Amino acid sequence: MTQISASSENPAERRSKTRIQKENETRILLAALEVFSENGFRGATLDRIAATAKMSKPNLLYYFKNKEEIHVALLTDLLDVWLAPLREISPHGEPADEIGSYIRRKLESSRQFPRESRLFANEMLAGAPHIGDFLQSELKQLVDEKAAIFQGWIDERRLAPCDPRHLLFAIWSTTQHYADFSVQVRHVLGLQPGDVSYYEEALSMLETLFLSRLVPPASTD
Amino acid sequence: MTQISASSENPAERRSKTRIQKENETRILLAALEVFSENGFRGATLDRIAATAKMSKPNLLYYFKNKEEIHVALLTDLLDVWLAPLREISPHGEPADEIGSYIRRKLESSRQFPRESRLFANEMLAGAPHIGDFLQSELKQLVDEKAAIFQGWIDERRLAPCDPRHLLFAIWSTTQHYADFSVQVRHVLGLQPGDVSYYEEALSMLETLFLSRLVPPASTD
DNA sequence: TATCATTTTTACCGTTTGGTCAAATCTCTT
DNA sequence: AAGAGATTTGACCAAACGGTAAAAATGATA
Repeated sequence: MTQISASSENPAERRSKTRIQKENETRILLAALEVFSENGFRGATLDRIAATAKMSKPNLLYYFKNKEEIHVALLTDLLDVWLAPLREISPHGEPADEIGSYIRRKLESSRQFPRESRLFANEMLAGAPHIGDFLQSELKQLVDEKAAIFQGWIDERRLAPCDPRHLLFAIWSTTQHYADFSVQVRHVLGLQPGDVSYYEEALSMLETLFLSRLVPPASTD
Repeated sequence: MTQISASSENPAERRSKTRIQKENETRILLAALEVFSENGFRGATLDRIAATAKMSKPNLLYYFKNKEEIHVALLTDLLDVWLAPLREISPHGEPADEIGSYIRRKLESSRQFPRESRLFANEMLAGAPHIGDFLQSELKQLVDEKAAIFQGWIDERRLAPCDPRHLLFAIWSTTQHYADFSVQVRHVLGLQPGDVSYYEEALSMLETLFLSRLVPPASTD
């Protein structure tokens, strides 16, 4: 009797994945992340992804039915990573602690997943054609929720009066900058291509900026 | 006797530009800015640029000899715009005034030239293949010069101890964010596609962040 | 080791892309 | 109005592109 297995010829729709399938999908997604994060969706080519994955193009298309499906798979994984640090913000901690550890989580995320960050940035620059819905619904909802926490702190005079959502923008931009513009950071600091030693200085700067005071009060001399 | 004029058949190399030439080059660069800033160099196509400029592709290539030349022309114009606000920082003013007006100039630049900002961001994400030299030489030099001013203020206790170059990174990222990630900003704030009314709130936030104090000192209750 | 499903490759297809060429048209000056 | 130069166009090209079909090779299992 023949083995009871998936009926579809598409490996993605089969019930359980084989060893080879798991390995190859990982290889493809890793290669695609490299290529998409550098050149964006339109600038990336299947030939380059296949070459990076050391695989023939038809073989690549055996695992993902087209270019878009690879991109969607990457973005889906990405969004969880992107939201995770934000979810952890708690209304019960001290403002300085909560904001401080959020900055540390976000900066750590930039250090660990710079290509994911650039993938996201590329999608934004292109006008968010694939994740517009996510931004409007899931992200907006979570931001509103966390902004309400900040607003509570402001009302209690534990945080300076400011627009909480813009405070989040400031944290996002400063932390993601170190991943998205790492070339610029390295060139300006005079570092070698692979060198990411600037992350410690970066954290120090951001803690000064967000948690302490940058410009002292004007003296009354 | 024939008119003494340019010998070359390439309009770009002629001595003086005709009316039509000036008009068309402007139209092309404007269209190219639109397309390159959305999709990056590799993601942009001459067909789309030509269509956006309402011009046939061969006609477009009559004014610029290839895709790269258009891109270079845009980047060259861009770099001046990009550096201008930084050049104005003076060692003679008050730290708060100098930093404050630099932030205002940078934010105004984001509002006025969002596509230029995205063009720059795309180039960074791609690894700065075309302007790596600029970053290493001109930009680095100017940053070193301005960082020395900041360091002077730090030594005089007029600015909190921090790495001046990272302070610049923080200003760049927060201000450019409003151009580069405007889609996200609008989606999160629930604004319409063309609406850029958030720039006033943005300035207010950045002034609080950089010039005032975000988190009050811990109370000693 | 025979069998069947899975995986990989080879050869290909139609379209898009960057770019060329020569002819046709337009514009400006005399 | 005519000539010269500037501009525009249509037809075209080779390479790169996203993707397909079918056969060949490999792997798992009985």
